[in-house]
Amino acid sequence: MSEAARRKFRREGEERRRQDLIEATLDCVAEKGLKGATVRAIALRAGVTAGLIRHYFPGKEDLLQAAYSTLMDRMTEQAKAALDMQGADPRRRLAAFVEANLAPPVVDVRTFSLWAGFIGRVHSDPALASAHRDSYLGFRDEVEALVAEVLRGEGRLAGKATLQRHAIAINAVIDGLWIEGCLAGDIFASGELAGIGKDSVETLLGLEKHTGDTSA
Amino acid sequence: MSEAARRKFRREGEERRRQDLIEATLDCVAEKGLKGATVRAIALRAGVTAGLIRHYFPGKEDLLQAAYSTLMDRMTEQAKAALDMQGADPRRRLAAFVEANLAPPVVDVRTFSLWAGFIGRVHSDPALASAHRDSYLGFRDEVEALVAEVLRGEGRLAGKATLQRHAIAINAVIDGLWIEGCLAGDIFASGELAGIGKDSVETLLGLEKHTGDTSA
DNA sequence: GGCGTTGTTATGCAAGCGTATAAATAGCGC
DNA sequence: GCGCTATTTATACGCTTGCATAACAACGCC
Repeated sequence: MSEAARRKFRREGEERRRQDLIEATLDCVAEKGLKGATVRAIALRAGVTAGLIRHYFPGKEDLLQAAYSTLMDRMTEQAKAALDMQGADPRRRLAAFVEANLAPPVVDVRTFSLWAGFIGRVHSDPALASAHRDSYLGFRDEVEALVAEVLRGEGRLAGKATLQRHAIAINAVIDGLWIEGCLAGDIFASGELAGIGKDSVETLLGLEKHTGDTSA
Repeated sequence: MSEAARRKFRREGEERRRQDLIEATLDCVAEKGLKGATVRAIALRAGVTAGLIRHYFPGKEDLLQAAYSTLMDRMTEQAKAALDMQGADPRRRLAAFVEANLAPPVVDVRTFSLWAGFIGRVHSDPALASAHRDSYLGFRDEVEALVAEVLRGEGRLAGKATLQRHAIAINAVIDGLWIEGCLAGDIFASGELAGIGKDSVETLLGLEKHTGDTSA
C-alpha cells in the first residue's frame, strides 16, 4: 500500500476476450474512424491494457480483419434469414430479403461508418480485398438463385446471362438505397426505403403487383 | 563540393504547386490508401520535400480535404455535362447521365477509396454531414427534374411523390452500380455496368426500348 | 550584378504508433 | 492452502508521423 498498486483484473475465457476485443474495435472504428482505432484506444474500451491484444491476435491487422468479418457476418445474417424461409413463396422471400436489407439494424449509421472505414482500404489490402470479393459474389449468387426461383414461379424462362444482370441490378438497388438510408435516414419515413426497394425490384423483374392494382 | 550538396529546385507558381500536391495526394491514396498517404509520401511523389506542404496548406487534413473536393468536382463534372445537353431528347440525356456516372473516371477505385474515407466520418463531422446532404439532395433533384422531362416527353403525367420515388430509386441504382464497378471493376466487361444501368433505369421508368424490341 | 524576397530544403522534435518483453497475479488442480 | 501456469499488466523500445524552424538558394527587381 505504497507505490502505484498494480491493477486488479479478472481472467476471462479466450472466446469471450476475443469477442470483447472485436466489439471494442468496432466501437472505436465507428466512433473515431480507422485512424482512431489504435491498440490503446481499443484496449481502453475493452477494459484491458494494450499488450493483451497481442496475446489474442498476432497483430493489430489481424484484429481489424476479424472485426471486419464479424461485421459482414452480422450484416448478412438478417438477409440470410429471409432467404432461408424455405417453402415460402419465392416472391415473398425476395420481398423479405429486400426488406431485411433496408431496415435497421442493417440500415444504421454506425454500421455504415464501419463499412466505409473498412471498404476504403479494400484496394490496398489484398486480404481484405479477397474477403470482400467472396462476400460480394456470394451475396450476388444468392440473389441470382432467388431471382431464378421467382421467375420460374412466374412461368418465365431466363438464361444465365439474364439472371446475372438481374442480380447485379437488384444488388445495386439494395446497396444504393442502403447507403441513402444510412447517411440520411431521417429524411425518409420509416419503411419508405424498404417500400421503394421492393417496388423497384419487382419492376426490374417485370412482376405485376400482388394486390391493389386494379387500375387500367 | 564536399559535404552532401543541397538539392536543386525550381520555383513554381502557387496554383501549380497546390495542384501538384493535390494530384500527388490522390495518387498516394489510390495506391496505398488513406493510411499510406503520409506527408512524406505525398511530397516524394510531388517531387518536393515534406515541409513544403505546410507552406501551401495549414495542415495535412486541409490537403486531404482539398483533394476530396477536387475529386468530387471531377466526378460531378461529367454528369453535369450530360445534364446540360440542352435541347437533346430527354431520354438521351438521361442515358448519357447514367452512362457518365458508370464509366471512368467516375468509376475508379481511387475515387472510391477517397470517397469511402471521407464518407465514413460523415456522422461524426457535422460540417461534412451537411455538405454531403446538400450534395446528395442536389443530385437527386437534378435526377428528379430529368425524370419529369422524360415522362412528360412520353406523354405521361406523374405527381411529385412519384417523381421523387423514381429519383430515389434511380439514384440508388447508379450508386450501387458505381460501387460494384469501383470495387470489382475487373469482373465486369467494359461498358457492361453502364449498359445494365441504362436498362435498369428505363425499366424503372417503364420506358420501352428504343430499338430492337420487336418481341411479343 | 548585387540584393532582397520568399519558395524550398534540411534538420529536428515531441507525440503517438505497433510491438516486444518481463514481472505480477488470478485461478485451477491437487 | 500451495504451487503451476497462463492470462494480464506494466514498461520500454524503435519507428513513423505531423509539424516547427532555420538555413539556403532561385528568381525578380533596380
